[in-house]
Amino acid sequence: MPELPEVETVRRGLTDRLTGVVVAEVEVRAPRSIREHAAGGKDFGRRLRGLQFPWYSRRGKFLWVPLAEAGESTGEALVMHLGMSGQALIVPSGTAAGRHCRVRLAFEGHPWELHFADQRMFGGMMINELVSQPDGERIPARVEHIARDALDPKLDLEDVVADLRRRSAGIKSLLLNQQVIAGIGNIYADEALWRARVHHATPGNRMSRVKLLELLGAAQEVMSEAVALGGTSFDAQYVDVDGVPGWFSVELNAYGRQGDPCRRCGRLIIREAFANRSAFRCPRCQPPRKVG
DNA sequence: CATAGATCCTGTATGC
DNA sequence: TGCATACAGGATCTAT
Repeated sequence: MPELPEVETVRRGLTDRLTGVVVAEVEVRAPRSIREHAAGGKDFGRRLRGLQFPWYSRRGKFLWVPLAEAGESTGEALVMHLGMSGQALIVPSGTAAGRHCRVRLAFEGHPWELHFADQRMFGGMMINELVSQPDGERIPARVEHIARDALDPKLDLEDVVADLRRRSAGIKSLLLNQQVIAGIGNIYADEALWRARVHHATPGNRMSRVKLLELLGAAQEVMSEAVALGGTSFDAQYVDVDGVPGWFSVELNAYGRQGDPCRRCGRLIIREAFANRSAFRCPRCQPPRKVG
């Protein structure tokens, strides 16, 4: 569910409210939510207890906090992915676990605790070693295969364009491919395509460099605007760390607007099947690419 | 290697 | 009301 702007909103909330805390207690209510930890939920908690959360990082939809002990990095991080329905909720200490609370973290001498809630359980947490990148950054090993973040200042748009122009897949599939550019999901892909007036099935290798730069610029623009509004809450699933929905849904031009008039030309937005989900577009502004 | 499709899971909305 | 079906913001594995 959450895409870059929603995960970034969560990251900022964690930074504001849970920087420097030391883990006191961990309760794993759903072992499935702990990924790649053969030793089990109890061991997961034991490994975290006493460790400090100095700051929060993100790449695409992956969020992590490096782990520290007495001010020194342990060389590992706690990695979190919200999947389709994950929530990182900061609640007063002692708050009863909600129906979908899968993991609970309490902190030493701190009046707030962190509840990881996840209805569909496609999300999860794991402890993962940090590895150095060529540019000097240290990121979790399980995030290494993810491309640079769409809003990372170090992102080289020309590199991304060159990659896109080498591929035959439809442009929306490519935008959603986190190994090409990280952070774009189904909502913001459709919004970027609407802004740049591009049909989702246009093969990457049939698009011009200029058009691709325009499309990537639109994606960055729409996600930046969404971050400023705390993300998109299309239904009750996405909320920030305080359980508050984001306001970007009122700004959506394509996603979820089937049957509503295009805000540019008035034609009705349509919904089409796309990769086990949906693609929304304006039939006039975003016509299929002509063959031949 | 690149791509398309199936799959993991729970909950809600819709239609008959 | 009951039941069946479709659909939901994602990542990953498999088959081709």
